[in-house]
Amino acid sequence: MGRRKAGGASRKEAILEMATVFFAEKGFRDTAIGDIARMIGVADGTIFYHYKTKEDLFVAVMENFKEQLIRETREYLAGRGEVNGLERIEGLISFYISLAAKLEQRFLLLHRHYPYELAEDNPGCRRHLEDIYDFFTRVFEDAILAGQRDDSIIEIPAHKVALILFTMVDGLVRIGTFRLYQPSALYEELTASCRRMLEKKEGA
Amino acid sequence: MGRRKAGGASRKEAILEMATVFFAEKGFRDTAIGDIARMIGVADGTIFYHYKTKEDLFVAVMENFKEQLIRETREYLAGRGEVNGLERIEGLISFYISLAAKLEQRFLLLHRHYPYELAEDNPGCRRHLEDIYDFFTRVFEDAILAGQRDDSIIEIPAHKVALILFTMVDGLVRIGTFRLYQPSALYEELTASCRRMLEKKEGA
DNA sequence: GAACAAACTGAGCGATCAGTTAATTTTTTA
DNA sequence: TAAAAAATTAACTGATCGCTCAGTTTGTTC
Repeated sequence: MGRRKAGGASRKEAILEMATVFFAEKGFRDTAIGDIARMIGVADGTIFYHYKTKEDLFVAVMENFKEQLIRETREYLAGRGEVNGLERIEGLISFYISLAAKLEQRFLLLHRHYPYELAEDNPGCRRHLEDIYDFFTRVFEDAILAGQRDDSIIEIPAHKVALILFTMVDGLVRIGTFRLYQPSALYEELTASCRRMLEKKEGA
Repeated sequence: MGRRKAGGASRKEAILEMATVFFAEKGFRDTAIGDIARMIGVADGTIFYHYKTKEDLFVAVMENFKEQLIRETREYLAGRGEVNGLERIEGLISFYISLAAKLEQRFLLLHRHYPYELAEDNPGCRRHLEDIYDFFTRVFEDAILAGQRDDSIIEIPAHKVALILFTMVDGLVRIGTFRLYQPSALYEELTASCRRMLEKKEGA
């Protein structure tokens, strides 16, 4: 059986966590397996015992991050009060921005280009990326459809507009990490813009 | 003076062009100076004669790309017909999408994360990135202000909305390169959404 | 306490690559 | 045309890094 450290976390979990930090912060190529190993006081070989290659380790990191994203979003959706579709959209945008702020470092995993390159010939990696995008697009789409049912949102192609909305908010978060401006400073105007884009006026 | 190749381009220009292709296609770290050199039939040392370091070469590539982006956009703006502000916005979105399609490979220079990391401690690189974002934001902003003067666009904070619009269209282009969907397939709905976001209704 | 399997180690191999150097060739200048 | 300057080359250096592997340690099962 595997040895357990004091904290209760297995070596394998510790490796995955530290790899997440390094891959997000420095990227795949600029992360040396030796750096990860030294940081958690483990031999290089230990990492290769648990993960066959550096690439496999990266894919495991992506899978773990995907699961975290979906879990946290599901928790938000579950704890959300009774509101109409348009308000759900506004809540989602606000939630995504705050999630990206909370997990700023880890979001680099999505905003670097490497994962998308790897996805081209690594089915596991592609799968995780598609899962993430499909999940968020569906969450936005569901809110639009609900809004069309409760008459808060106009008749538009729900899937396409969901894609546009998610792209917009994710793009804003991404460019926000470049420190060219604060994404939160645009938040007010962003929700106002989305409302104009979606809102159904009275007496339609 | 340097030897000239048949085409008339100097070695230095050839190096810059080939470096652009490699840095865009494979990224900074995964591009070996030796690859660039071999591709144009030049010794490694020749590259270091013209550009002191690999990083300097990269910054030169960014500068060159910046100039191309601004030049091509200025040409579009100059050749554009007389239209109102809202139509100018729609034209700009269409132009940006087609420019990104035409220069798909080179746009990776903007959509990779490395340049933004380098910008943190390389003033030259930061300068070029800021120039690019400032330029496009201003172009969108000018169109919004024009639209507010000719009553085609409602009263909104022009700079902030310009940032949102540019982020949205650039984000769409970026995610389009992941092959998860075709950005042109969203074009119709994108312009319709922007119109709803900006358009001033009759009789205000 | 013997036998076994899982977890772990770290030295070392082979390959890659940015940058250097010294010698050579080409071009410019006077 | 000869000296000076610029451009180019091939060979080399030193450092990095992914991965392997032969062997060791640890925990479990009879």
